[in-house]
Amino acid sequence: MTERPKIRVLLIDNHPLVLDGLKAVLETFDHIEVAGTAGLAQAGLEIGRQVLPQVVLMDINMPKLSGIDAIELFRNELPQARVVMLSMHDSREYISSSVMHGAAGYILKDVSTDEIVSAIETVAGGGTYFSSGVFDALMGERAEEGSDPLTPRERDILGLIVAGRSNKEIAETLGITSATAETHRKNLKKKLGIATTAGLIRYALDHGIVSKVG
Amino acid sequence: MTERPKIRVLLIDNHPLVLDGLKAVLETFDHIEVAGTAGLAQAGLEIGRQVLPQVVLMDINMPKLSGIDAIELFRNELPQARVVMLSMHDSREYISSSVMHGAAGYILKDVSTDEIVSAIETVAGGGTYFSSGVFDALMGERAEEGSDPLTPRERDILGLIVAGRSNKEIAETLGITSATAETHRKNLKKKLGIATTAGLIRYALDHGIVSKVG
DNA sequence: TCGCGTCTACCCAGTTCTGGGTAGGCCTCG
DNA sequence: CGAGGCCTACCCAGAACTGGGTAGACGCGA
Repeated sequence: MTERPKIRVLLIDNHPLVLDGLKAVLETFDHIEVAGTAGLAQAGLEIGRQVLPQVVLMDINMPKLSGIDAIELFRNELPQARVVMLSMHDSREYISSSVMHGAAGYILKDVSTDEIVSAIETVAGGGTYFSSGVFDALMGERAEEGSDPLTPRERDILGLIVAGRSNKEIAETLGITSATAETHRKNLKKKLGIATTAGLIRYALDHGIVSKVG
Repeated sequence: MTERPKIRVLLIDNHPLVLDGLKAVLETFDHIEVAGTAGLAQAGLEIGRQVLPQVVLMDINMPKLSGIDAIELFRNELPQARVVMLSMHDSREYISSSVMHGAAGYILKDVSTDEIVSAIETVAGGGTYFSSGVFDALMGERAEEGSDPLTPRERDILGLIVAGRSNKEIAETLGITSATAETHRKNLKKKLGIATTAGLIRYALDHGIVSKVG
């Protein structure tokens, strides 16, 4: 790799600790320049217009304007900038949302500094970067298309979850113990990469698992 | 009211305690005859075919086949029978579901015996009976049509609930405390007569509160 | 027959939600 | 100015969910 200008990076995260830490770490690398930092997506956009970063490292969870929504704004206003999402969560939902909104990368906050640097280098070079667990989630999603991977019993449980039943009610309805209902619920979440009940419900509605309560 | 045959009532409830208690109480009334009892909706249908009840008093929460789903079966197979739902819950969802499926009444399990007897008499006479809180819920629903009654802030919270955020995450996102997020969530449920997160999500999707996460 | 998937069931500790409250500050409308 | 709605925030105790496990029973297919 020939000597060339530093990679200009804009950091956006509403946790000052993360922001400062990241900045300090990244600045130990000669080929990376932290061109600006912001605590909110809107502020990040403002600063971005001034500093014209090549890479935007943005937290996915932020007050007012979520990182995911902000991706599109960045792509509209700063088309040369490539956006990498930073997230605590490896939920498939966040990941695929990010990708569909145009993120060039998605890395988990618990990865090593080296990996973050790699991500910055890669996306600055026009590539995309996804940390390992993230890649798995995307692969899983692709495999999922066409047929959903749920067992019949899991579909039963999912249907009842959508109907708003608690584990206990599900257990009663199906004639099993609530412990088993819990296990099924856990397996559903694990299998689908969805952490929340809300996500399960949307998954079910999207995939026609449930006919809709009438 | 002239002397006439007893009102034939079929009781369906998967809690033997409720079933027996109800039976014992109802049989102290001369003009009511408990023609049969069942612990499951299917069994209730079987027995119903034999005893031809005028009134079916059915629990709304039952294993295998929910009371709500069973209403239609009764209306198809035993059109002369009028179905009254018995429920622990005054949730608007249950109530309107019941009504839409053709229930002739909806009473809460915590009402007095007299009220249950009144309900039986009323529906046997061709009327409909809804216990007080239930009626409120239906009225509320009617008023709700056309415009939803949520404040802007409540819509914010609802949107985030649909996105699967916890109270804590909602609080972070909106820059409020989780206690406040909880309050909003509680108010939403109370206002909409929806007890579960699942119900809130379906409400939001139905009413276009949220654009859908993409 | 062995392995694998499925369904069932339980353990634990920690976190979150639930469903009752109360209450102060702000703004708007009459 | 007073009432009422809205947003905020907190109290509490009990219920429910979460996310790690492990494990037995059953059936199906290699």
